[in-house]
Amino acid sequence: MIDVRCLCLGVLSLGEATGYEIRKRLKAYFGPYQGVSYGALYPALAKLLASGEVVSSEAAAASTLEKRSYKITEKGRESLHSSLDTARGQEQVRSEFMAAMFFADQLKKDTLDRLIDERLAELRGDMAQFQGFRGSPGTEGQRFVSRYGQVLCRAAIDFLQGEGRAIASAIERDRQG
Amino acid sequence: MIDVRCLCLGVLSLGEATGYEIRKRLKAYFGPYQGVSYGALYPALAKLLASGEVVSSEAAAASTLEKRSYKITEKGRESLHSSLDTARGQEQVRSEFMAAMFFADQLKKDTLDRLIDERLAELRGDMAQFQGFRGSPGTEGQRFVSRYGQVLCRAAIDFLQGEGRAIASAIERDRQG
DNA sequence: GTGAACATGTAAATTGTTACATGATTAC
DNA sequence: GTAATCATGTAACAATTTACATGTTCAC
Repeated sequence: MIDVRCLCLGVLSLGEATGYEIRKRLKAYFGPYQGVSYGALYPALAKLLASGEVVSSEAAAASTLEKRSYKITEKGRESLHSSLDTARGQEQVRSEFMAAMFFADQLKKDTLDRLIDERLAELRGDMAQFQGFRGSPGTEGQRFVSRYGQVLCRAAIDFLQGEGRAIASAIERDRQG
Repeated sequence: MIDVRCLCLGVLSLGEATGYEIRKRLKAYFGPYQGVSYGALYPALAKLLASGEVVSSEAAAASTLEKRSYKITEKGRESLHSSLDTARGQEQVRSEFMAAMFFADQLKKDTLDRLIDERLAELRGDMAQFQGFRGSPGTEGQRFVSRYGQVLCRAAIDFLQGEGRAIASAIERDRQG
């Protein structure tokens, strides 16, 4: 299973980073496909530290609010690989967009248009993000995710601009006719 | 915001149903894009009943374990429409697949192949589900979701079968070379 | 000097899943 | 009669988000 701890280990396997940087990198790597809030991130890092899967620059003492850089340990690397090996090819989607569009016939025209515009705006943003780290050297795995993300965004954008918009128009016509 | 309560109201806006049926219909309509467990569903229905947004066949008394059919009220319909009007064009994805593939270079060959196979199997299942209710009469909104789902599945399947598989092979070659 | 971005962390509240407990109905 | 599917619900548990509290560093 890939959980927050595993994601942290994954990011750290590519180089040391602070908690703040881990979050930023996750965003850059996965765009909308994996997000963590600080409320999930820091407790996860604390556990990893306690179990010896990572070490921190300001290890002992040096209480709170001190910038601390985390580094993965050999134990952490083993733990990461064992998590990765048990990972499943799953994807959980919770689409507010789809849920709302399903009831498109009960939607106001403004809302219908706004929903499609919002989705398109987000998709274009995601697209840019995935293209962004395509250039950097990176691993084949990174390239895979970047391309996969772009392909999915592209498909969604094309659909919404073409057929999707047409269906929205059809609903309009039905309502008036 | 589209939450469990709103989804229930949405399903009930198309006809009355039991809790069990609501869950099944959500699955049929949205495939993997919206799921609810009974532990979330029944408490939500209880709240809707208490607030008068739905009524149940065995309204009063008739304690537990009695089959009860839920029907949306006028108040429920208003509530649904106001929820739909404030819906955002968002999509939250939590992709274990992408997270694992990102670290593909650190993956065993078996795992890499398995991940892609699993993802393909799921996508084909989703595809079949979306195609399934395409035939039924349904609303334009239903048609939209069905088509959108199919387009996204198709894009993902094509990518994984072609370029995706190729990248996986490239990783193999790199490791040996 | 001031606003933006960097940086860490906690606690309450929300939310949902999983497992459990129970029983009816239908098809073989 | 028995297995599968239909059917309702609760309670413990897990996970995460949101809001809060605090402070630093850097560019303009």
